[in-house]
Amino acid sequence: MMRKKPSVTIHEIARRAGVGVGTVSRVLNESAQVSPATREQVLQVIAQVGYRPQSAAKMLRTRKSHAIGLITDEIASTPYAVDIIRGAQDAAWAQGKILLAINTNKNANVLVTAIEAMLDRQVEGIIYAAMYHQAVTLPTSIHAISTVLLDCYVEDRNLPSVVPDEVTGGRVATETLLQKGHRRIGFINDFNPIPASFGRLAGYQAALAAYNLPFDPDLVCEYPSDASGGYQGVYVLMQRANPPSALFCFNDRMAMGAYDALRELGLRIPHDVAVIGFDNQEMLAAHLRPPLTTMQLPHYAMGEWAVNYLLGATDPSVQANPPQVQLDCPLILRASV
Amino acid sequence: MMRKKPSVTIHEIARRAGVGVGTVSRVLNESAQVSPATREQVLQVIAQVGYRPQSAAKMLRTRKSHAIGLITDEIASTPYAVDIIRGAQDAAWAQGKILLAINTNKNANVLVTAIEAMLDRQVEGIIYAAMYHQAVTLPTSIHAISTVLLDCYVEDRNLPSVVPDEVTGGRVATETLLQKGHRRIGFINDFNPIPASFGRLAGYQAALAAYNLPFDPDLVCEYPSDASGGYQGVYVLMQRANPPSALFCFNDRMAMGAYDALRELGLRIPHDVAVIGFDNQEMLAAHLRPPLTTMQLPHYAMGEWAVNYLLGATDPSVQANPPQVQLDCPLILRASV
DNA sequence: CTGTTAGCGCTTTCAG
DNA sequence: CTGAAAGCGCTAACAG
Repeated sequence: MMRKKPSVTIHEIARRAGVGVGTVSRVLNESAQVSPATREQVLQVIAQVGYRPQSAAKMLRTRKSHAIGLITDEIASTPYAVDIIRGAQDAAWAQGKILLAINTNKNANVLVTAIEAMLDRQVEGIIYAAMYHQAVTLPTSIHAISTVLLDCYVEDRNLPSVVPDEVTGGRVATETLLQKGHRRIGFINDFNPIPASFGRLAGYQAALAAYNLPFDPDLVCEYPSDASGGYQGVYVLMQRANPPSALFCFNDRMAMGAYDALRELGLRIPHDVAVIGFDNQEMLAAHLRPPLTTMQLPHYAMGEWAVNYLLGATDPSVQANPPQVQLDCPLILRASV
Repeated sequence: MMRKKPSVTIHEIARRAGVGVGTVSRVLNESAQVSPATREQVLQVIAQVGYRPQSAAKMLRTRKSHAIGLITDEIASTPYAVDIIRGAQDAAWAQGKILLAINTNKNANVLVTAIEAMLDRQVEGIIYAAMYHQAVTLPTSIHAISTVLLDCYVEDRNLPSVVPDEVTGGRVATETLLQKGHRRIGFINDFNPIPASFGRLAGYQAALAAYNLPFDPDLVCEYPSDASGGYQGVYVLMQRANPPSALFCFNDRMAMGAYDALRELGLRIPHDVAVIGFDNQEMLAAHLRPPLTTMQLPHYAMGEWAVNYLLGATDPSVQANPPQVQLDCPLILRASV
């Protein structure tokens, strides 16, 4: 049917065009050092033969792979990964780079091998992306190349990192409720001790403080961060002596469970109780009834930031103090508040 | 802080080990042609120096990239992409291959360039993945390399393809309801004329036929495949003269909307009306109340199949008639039926 | 402007 | 078993 192309080389092109290989290389690389005439001539032959440069050879010579590695700790069932990949992909493509992707499935050995594979392939940098904001520890081999941590960080902060600004996110979420006039705001938090739960709680408290409202521990509870957790949270919080008129849920899944409980309790959203989530899982948030107001996690932006940083940060002075960037979580206003 | 490693070559390690470069290469490639003594000797030096082979050079020599390209038409907000990537990734990794990922964002020019980029990089094959089952048309340059179409196909079927078995999926979904004793089963279909809507409807009808039940057009309706579509569908179907006792929804999002409408109508699931979805969007299906029974789309399996096919199908005779594979959609039993 | 030449780092005969 | 040598396809001086 179709034969494997005999792999035309630059020499063949040169021969056919009656020029030297150097010239061909020059037109290939858009070097201005070529007369329009020969240039056209060569281009002609190239098109005719359907020549394609072989990146391996070029790479060997120039030592530039034009590739950047993306290592994910796990591609969870959450849709977060796609946004990270999209962001990284778009930014990479815009700069003529290609993405090498490896998923470690949280296996430490795979991680080590993955780093080696990328080193061997001379990637121009590695992005190590976690599926939720957390501290990580990486093999030392990672230091052989410029790396940026996405949605994670190392305890000693000696690697550049980009994560969501959980505190501000929590504050904005709470303030959104405050601005609607709510003064008793419940917070159904994740019970896991992670940056997201700490940060959002801190933001919640900061918002209260900004409004000169006391922090009432009776208004916050902690559960597993899924629908059932949100469901339980509502029953607990709404049964307090002085129940909240608004609910800040740690994430959209919990908000989904909260919706169910609220409905069972005969409470309407947002009329009786306003609710705001976190994460903006489109699939969920936009389709709940009523559509859920929530905070968007900046996955796309983090992916973008990571490759741009990698491609720009060649300045060794920067490495002395790796940036620890926090990106904003935009408020997505819908009908639940 | 950390210097760029001077890039040790095979020559350097040959010198240090007091052997020829050929020997080093041989131990690197596990060639049996080396005496255990020298072998050990060389390995020692390699470990000591922290030598890493340079894949570009090896690639240039051997013409094997050990890479396979994954082109996605768009990484939608659906979580499907992650499963495809995971499946492909796991299969590739198992065979020592690495994934090159490019997302075209549905841009035809990007697609052409993407294919070229992968060709230049000598990938061993390309997977072109769509985000939902559909017919596609690809640039002819794709024929320069072995390709497999994932969740899509070309009209003339001259490229291998792997897609979900929509018909069987629709049939199993319907039979699941039939087996529960339901005899009037509503089908809320997607109003888009796509393989999924045609196939699932065909499956629905086949199941009815197998039970000797007449096909009643009054029992099927078509809407946009989101929550609001499912919501509308319920109102329409349940108001018919002889309403259904079970609902087969085109997808989980529609089922989610159906839940809301059913609840408004005071109908309990599955007691009053059973409902089954399609897609198994974990995030949704598992967390609805009650958890939704649904059919799983085989994204992971398709990703796996695609790379395994690519890595195995070098036989030119196969290319004469490219396989058009359909993978099963497993039934995910939960509490809604 | 353009041809020639010397490798990039690695594998693979080809002789020992 | 193991050196030596010849490139893989391309770029980057270096002379014209």
